[in-house]
Amino acid sequence: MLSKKAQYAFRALGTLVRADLARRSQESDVDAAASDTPTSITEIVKVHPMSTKFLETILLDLKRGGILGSKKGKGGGYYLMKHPEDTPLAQVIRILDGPIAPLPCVSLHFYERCVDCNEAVCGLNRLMSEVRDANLAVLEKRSLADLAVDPDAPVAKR
Amino acid sequence: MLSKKAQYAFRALGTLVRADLARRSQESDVDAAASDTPTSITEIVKVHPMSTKFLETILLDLKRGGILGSKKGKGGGYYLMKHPEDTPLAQVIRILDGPIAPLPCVSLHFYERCVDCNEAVCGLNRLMSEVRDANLAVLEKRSLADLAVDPDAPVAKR
DNA sequence: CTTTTTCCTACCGGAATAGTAGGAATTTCG
DNA sequence: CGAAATTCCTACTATTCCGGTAGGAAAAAG
Repeated sequence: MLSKKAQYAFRALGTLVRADLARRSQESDVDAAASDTPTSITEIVKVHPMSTKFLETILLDLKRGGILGSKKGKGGGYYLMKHPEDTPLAQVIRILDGPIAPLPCVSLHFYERCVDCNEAVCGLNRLMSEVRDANLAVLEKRSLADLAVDPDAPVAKR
Repeated sequence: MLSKKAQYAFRALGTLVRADLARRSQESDVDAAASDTPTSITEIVKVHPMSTKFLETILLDLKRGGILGSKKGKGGGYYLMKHPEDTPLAQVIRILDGPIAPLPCVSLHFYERCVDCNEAVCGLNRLMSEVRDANLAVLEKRSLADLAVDPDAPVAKR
């Protein structure tokens, strides 16, 4: 199960993605940088009611993880560092919840040897590797872009 | 990540499956029931070093979950209630760790409505359903039988 | 009637989760 | 410049969960 942190992160990222797409559709300024129109924590909380302070720590994590950039001071806030399609969901989960694999001994990014078990012949190891791969097939393919289904827009362009 | 409980459960189930297969290969008595040759906690701990008391609670859970049967008293112990192929790994995990789904709102067996979110249009809901399905594709297909790779037998029949 | 086993209830310490508090640093704008 | 708005940082806290322990009751075998 995803932690609250990860859940809130995905909600917040949803609105950041929408802001990103909105900015890109403004053809007026071709050189517009994401950092020109950041979204503040306050704005995000307005859309998704949650503890401001808690969201703060989450966005900081995402920043340290390289997913978000930020701008301080008045008019500041957070913005995506890359195109939404270029940040897979797996990356978000790893930053906030750690390993995706069901066992440390089959984790790609957080590997730890398991005691009392020969991995080469361990049946569980083999099966859980399968589970991990099934997960990653989805979580590495799906990206932030897939989060941004606009809930209030059955019709395009509102 | 699987809890220690689930990990220990799989180890213990591994030896119970081997015991089950060994019994079945004894053609001598066709009507031999699994309850005739149960495996005691003490025996399991001999194979997989762990806290006896802790394993006790785990096996009790598996019994209440319908996976194991037991026999009390001298010569007693635990045994599988069904053929190993008929107990999917998903069932074991649900008993010991609860939901397999990454979010309560996409869980089949432990569903809980999520607040502040319209499931019909929630992007995260849709994506996490995909993850759940990917997991279940493996965990419902794979069974206890797949655990019983004999670690010491590169050659068949020893 | 003793031994061996499962079964039951309760407890317990440490770690992780889900936050909270308070302020420092930076930027914008009047 | 100075005030307001924002991110950034460190530390603290309350509750829950995880992993495990303790002690004995109940049942079965011999």
